[in-house]
Amino acid sequence: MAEDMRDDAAGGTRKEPIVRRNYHHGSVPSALHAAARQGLEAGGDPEQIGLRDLARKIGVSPTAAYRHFTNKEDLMASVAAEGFQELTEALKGAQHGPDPTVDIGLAYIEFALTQPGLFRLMFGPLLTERDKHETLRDSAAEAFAIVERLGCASGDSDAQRRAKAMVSYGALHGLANLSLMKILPEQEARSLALGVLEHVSRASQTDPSAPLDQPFPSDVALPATIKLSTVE
Amino acid sequence: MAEDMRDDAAGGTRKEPIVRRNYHHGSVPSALHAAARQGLEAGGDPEQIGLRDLARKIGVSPTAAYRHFTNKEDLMASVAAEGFQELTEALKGAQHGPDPTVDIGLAYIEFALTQPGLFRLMFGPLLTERDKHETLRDSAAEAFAIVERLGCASGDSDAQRRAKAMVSYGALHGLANLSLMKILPEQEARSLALGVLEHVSRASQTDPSAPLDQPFPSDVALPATIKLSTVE
DNA sequence: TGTACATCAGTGAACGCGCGTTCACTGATGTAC
DNA sequence: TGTACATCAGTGAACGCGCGTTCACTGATGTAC
Repeated sequence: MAEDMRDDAAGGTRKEPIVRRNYHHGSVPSALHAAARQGLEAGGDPEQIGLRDLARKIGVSPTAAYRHFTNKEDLMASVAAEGFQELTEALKGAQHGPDPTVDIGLAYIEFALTQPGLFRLMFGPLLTERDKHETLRDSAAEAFAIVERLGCASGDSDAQRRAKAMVSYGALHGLANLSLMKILPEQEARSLALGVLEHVSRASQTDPSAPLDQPFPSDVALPATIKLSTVE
Repeated sequence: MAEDMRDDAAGGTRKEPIVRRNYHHGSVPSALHAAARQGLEAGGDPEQIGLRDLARKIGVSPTAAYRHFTNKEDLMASVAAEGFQELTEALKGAQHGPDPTVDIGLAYIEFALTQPGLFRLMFGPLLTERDKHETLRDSAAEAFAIVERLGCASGDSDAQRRAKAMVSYGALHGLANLSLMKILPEQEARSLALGVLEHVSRASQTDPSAPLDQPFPSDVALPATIKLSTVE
């Protein structure tokens, strides 16, 4: 390809080695998404990702982004929405065992641990203002609808189901976050989540509203060295 | 006070109504802290708070901040550290009842709900890199040391205690965050947290390692209308 | 099969902005004698 | 009690930067006839 050699005759001092693929890039939105997600997983702050920088990375002028997104917030919201769609797929796809609560819960934790940057974006300030972004709101709602099934048992009342789901979800979400903040090692977060999920699941599989007669998950597998308060 | 009138004689076009209190402000660090915390609680993004803006708000030149903090990150880290010190005090101060687990846990939730901006700063990116900020690291460790006492029972092994504490903490932290993200109403987060805490506490007060024979907290008080997935 | 033309998807220059930080400085404070 | 002087805590101007966004534009694409 002679792209790098273009307009040698022009003789202008070129500022940057522009490697524009084709005039019609053809996939600016998905390329921006990909670049954003790469930036997210490179660590650091989701808010710090810049539209100009993303455009630069995919070899396109900053203005090009505005053909496809109304502004930066819209772009990031659509990345987050994509994240929720993938989360939904992950949660749905995980339900192959006899115990949906455990399957869903572990899939949630795994999503958070394997895509921490995306996860942080999804649950960042954008989500709090999700009513401004239709597809983000909808895709988030779809994921939450699955989460609502945690610990669900047919004999429970709506309120009971809701409580079990939200307590389970709270624990999952909290453990995931503690791990992302390096307060818990990943393996410990997984173990504890499994313990909670099995605990809740057992409570639902027997007579749902009956007292629990199963041990509290205090004997889950732990890493060899327990570090208090801080993880290196 | 004639401060607003100063140098009328100079006749220069003043750009801003400078209301400098005294040349030696005397409390720049605490004033910056206060301004930062005000900004935090005004909602929005902790990262969006600017050093120049804080200086402006307390009527001091941006440079003045550098007499007291090495840079912006240091300033924000010290705000976060102050937050952890206050969290520690709150957790300590709450332990007046017979059930420290419940007291500590509810105090944690309350701290998060009443100071959401500060809470978000404390558990933001700064915390993940807390080894860079000595006092932040230390004050955070002090708070975590109290959190470690959640569900603690003398008969438990270290691993059991750790597991109970971290599961409780995960649930608390998760419920608090779900509420801050408007996925759970505040009252529901409080109710569910109380349920979890009592559940854990009962498990620890009887023979700690024995199976639970108490009902799972599925009957906690709920708001009249249960909204699935989203809170308006 | 060829041509006119509307539409689409990009360009590059420019805008104003506010930021974090550095610099040389100066007024105020406090201490030693 | 008064004076010299080091130190402290502020100033204001300037730096370079990268950002999000707007503008008028142009090359490429596809469709109607």
